[in-house]
Amino acid sequence: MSSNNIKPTEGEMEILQVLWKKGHCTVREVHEDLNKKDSGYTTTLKLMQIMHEKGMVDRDTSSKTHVYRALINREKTQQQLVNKMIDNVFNGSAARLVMQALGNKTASKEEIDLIKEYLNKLENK
Amino acid sequence: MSSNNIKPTEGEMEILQVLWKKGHCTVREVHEDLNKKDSGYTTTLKLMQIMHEKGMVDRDTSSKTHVYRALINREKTQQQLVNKMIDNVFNGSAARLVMQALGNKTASKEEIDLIKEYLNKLENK
DNA sequence: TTGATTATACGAATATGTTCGTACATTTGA
DNA sequence: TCAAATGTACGAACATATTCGTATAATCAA
Repeated sequence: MSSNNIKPTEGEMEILQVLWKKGHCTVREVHEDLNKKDSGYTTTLKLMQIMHEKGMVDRDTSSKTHVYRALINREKTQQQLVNKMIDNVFNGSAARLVMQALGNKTASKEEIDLIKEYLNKLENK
Repeated sequence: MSSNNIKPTEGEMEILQVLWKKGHCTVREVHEDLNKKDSGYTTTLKLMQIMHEKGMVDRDTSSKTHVYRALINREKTQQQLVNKMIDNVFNGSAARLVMQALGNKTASKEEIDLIKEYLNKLENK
């Protein structure tokens, strides 16, 4: 229950994506990976500082340029957000969420096959 | 593009759930269905008034007690929120979201069967 | 009829998230 | 060396969501 009852905001999620992908990052690296033309460097910096206060990320301050890494777990965080959405948007039905996600243009043929495979594995337990 | 580029907040979603379920509701009905002990009647009222301003709901004010109904479409709204989550939380992969949702305790055997059926229907197109 | 109940309207307080300006320190390169 | 570039810290402005208090009107019941 300790480290992981955190609900990242939208901005925080974007940063976490980068950290999860790259492992270790400076603020500048994150900012450039996001390349948002609509917000400045200090905005990203501030967000990451806040994330540090919240315990979402750790940072190495031994050199001038600090190096950040995610402290919260990717899968746990995703699970938490999915659960919240199932509850809040789909009245508790995971199946409904899944179908909505699949009925969606972003679900390609390959993805659907992946899911079938996964379902079979689930059933063999 | 007109009526449906709206992102309901968490509180608004809770109210929409009730409206979608029941069709027509007074503020009191919604408030009691939610039965949140942590917030008062006027809070629900205010939220619904704001939703009206935003065009999410319509209301019949012909009698003293107004009767509300959802104006935005359930599936479209769900789709929008799911798409957003796929993007924001799962790096664009619907399959990942689906698996995360299924690996979850709330996905029962029956739900999984439902999904398989749905997948088969999807493939026969 | 008239006091209690129930409703809406609305302003304001509070909380949270996002954005930026600016001060100041460190590093770099001409 | 010393000016430019790059970095952090931090306060403040701004936006949005949530919550409640209170005024006021309508309805109900004894």
